[in-house]
Parts: sequence; structure tokens; C-alpha cells
Amino acid sequence: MAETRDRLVASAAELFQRQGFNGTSMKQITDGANATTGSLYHFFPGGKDELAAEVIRTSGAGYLELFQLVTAVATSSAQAISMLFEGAAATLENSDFVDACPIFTVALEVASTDEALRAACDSVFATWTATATAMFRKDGMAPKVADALATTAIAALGGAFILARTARDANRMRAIGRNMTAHVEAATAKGSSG
Amino acid sequence: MAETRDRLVASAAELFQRQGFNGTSMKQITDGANATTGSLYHFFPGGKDELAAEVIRTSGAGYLELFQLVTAVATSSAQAISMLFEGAAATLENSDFVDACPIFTVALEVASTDEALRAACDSVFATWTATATAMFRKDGMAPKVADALATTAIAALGGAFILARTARDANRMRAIGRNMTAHVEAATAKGSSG
DNA sequence: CTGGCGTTAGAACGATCACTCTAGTAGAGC
DNA sequence: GCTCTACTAGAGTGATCGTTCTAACGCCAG
Repeated sequence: MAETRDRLVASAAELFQRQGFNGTSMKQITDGANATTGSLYHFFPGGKDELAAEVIRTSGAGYLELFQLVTAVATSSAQAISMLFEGAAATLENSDFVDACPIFTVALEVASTDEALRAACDSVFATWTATATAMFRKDGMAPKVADALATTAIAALGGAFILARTARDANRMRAIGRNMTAHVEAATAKGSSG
Repeated sequence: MAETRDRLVASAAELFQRQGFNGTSMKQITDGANATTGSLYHFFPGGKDELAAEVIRTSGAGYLELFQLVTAVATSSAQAISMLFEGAAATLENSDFVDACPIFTVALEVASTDEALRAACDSVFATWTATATAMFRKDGMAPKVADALATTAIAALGGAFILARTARDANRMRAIGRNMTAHVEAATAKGSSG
């Protein structure tokens, strides 16, 4: 049963995205994973911090893969952004607004209090930004411009999670998505012409 | 000494923006306010939840006032947005990246687990959105367009707090601010001409 | 001085926290 | 069969959690 470790990570990820890092207890994690305390500390001797770091890495890599899939399918950067926000809106609706991104949530919560987790979140954001930057650069955008635009898109997505979930209204996510799509379209036009 | 209540709210607000709702204990709050448990439960019989709701209301009103001040000084909507992000970037730098907005933080943390706090955060976001919407409407924007743009700007600010604080880099906040400023400029031009 | 009121003081409560520890099971290699 | 290793099981640790409770304080009214 090497799957126990995976179940623990999955359980923690789900709980973190619903109730955050500090709001989630080890007991909830083991219960959700059908595992025991002994197993948890066998796989993660570093305790909650080590488990959380693994959750952030794993989830971060998963979302990155998802984004790369979207960019592969999309016919333009703007469409990729549009699909990204629409997907997030659908996820929110389908989970009755309980599921947000665990990384945004944990990042905001522990950035000032847990250096290891802060660094882990930062690494994940860096991979996302790099991928989005590469996409925008294909449109002929200058490196700095593409990087700033990628950062903006990710920030808008993170903020959209906050607002949409707090309002329990996925249309808020969609409205933000439309604005970002238009912004990317404008930036793309300018970048490829200039 | 009616100030004890205020000190408790101020202490809680500061702690919440640094370490979140669940990451902050009642002892930390009373210590920071130079108050005792008895005083805390005298002023807030509803406990941590009631205190947090008051923090959200008070902080929310404070930021609203600040934003209204900015709009009064700014010569355009775009400039107001620019000033807003610049101010946030400066705050982050001056606090060595420990101080974020307590409302964004608490909202993301408890939106799924504490209905009263979720509603309190939602109310605050609604006042912010309404004020920003009104500003954009003065530029001739249609109601729905203005509302979506206001929502986008606030989301970008919230997300910018996450990214800038996690990266410990205020320039990330500034880059996002420049993008949003440009986006508002474009929307303003379109709104007032169409 | 006496009584009442708003506030403070902080000990004490049961619950739960993250975590440790010892005992045990299951399967592979010999 | 035996041993070794990987993993599971869960009771137990002290600390800390949010909260309750009783006692007392300072101050004004009579």
C-alpha cells in the first residue's frame, strides 16, 4: 500500500483548499485518507509542514500541467486565459464554492509565519508565471512585458477565487475572466505589432 | 476606558493580516491589546467570531475611506488605480511584507467554514465594488461594464497581495498595478467614446 | 458609608492540537 | 521456518486552544 502516502497528500490538499492550513487538523487529514497517525509520521517525519510542502508541490505541478494542456488546445493566448477562468468558475460551481486553489489559500495564510512553506508557494508561482510568460512571448511580446502580464493574470485568478467564493457567485469569476481576456487581447495586439 | 475595545480590534486586525484567522489565538490578541480575557469576552460575548466580524467591518470601512480619498485626489480613474497599487506596494515594503489586507486573508480562509464571517467579508467587498463602480460610471461606462471592471481591479489587488507577499517583492505588486492601470485606461477610452 | 455598574483580572475547564512512542502486522529474501 | 524491513495501529504526551467563571476593582449616586 504505497498509495497511503498519496491518499494523505490528496486528503490534505482537499482540506487545505476548503479550510486552509491552520484550519485543518492532522486528525481530519488522516480520517479523510483512511490512514493512521503512525502512517502519516512514517511518510512525513517533518509533520504538518512537510506534508503541506508536498501538497503545494504536487498541486502546483498538477495545475501547471492543466494550464499547459489548455495552452496546447487554445488557438490564442487570450483564449487560453478565457478557458482558464471558465474552468475555475465551473470548478467553483461544481463544488458548491468550497473548493478553491490550495496554494493561493496556504500562501496568503503562512507567507509571514512559515518560511519553508512560503518558499514552496513561491516556487510554484514561479513555474506558473514562467509558463504563462513563455506563452505570451510567442505572441511577440517583450520579456518584461510578458512577465508582468503573466503575473497579472495569475494575480487576477487568485483574487477571483477570493471574491467569487466569498460571494458564492461564479459569475464574478467569469466577469474577471472576460476582463483579463480583453486585456490579454489588447496586449497581444500591441506586442505583435510593436 | 472604552479604548480597550478599540485596542482589541486593532490588535486582532494586525494579527489577522499577518497570520490569518485560524493562525491567531485569543491570547495573542489580548497580549497585543494589553487586555485580559475578561475584557475581551465582556466586549465580545460572541467570542472570536464576533471579534473577527468587527475587525472585518472596521478594516473594510477604513480601506473604503482610503480609497475614496484616493479617488478624490486622482485626476482620472486610471490614476486612482495606479495610486492604489502603489500605496499597497509601499505598505508591503514598509512592513517587511508581513502586513497584507486582513479581509482578503480572512475571506479566503473562512469562506467555506464560517457563514457569518463569509457574509461580513462579502459585505465589505460589495462596498468597495460599489465605490469603484461609481468611479468608472463617471467615465461614461455602462453599469455592467463598470461593475465588472471594478470587480477585476479588486481581484487583481487581492491576488497581487498574495503574489507580492509570497515572493517578498513589492515590484510584483507594481507590475500588476501598471497592467491594471493600462486596462482601466483602455476601458475608459472605450466607455466614454462608445 | 453603601449599593450598583461597567470593566478588569486571571485561574480553571474540557477539548483538541501536533506529535511521540511502543507494539504490532505483512510480505520478501533466505 | 526465521529475519529484516516497511508500514500500520492507536494510546498517550504536554501544550495550547476558545471559552467560562468567580472575584474584585474603580467610580458615581444616594
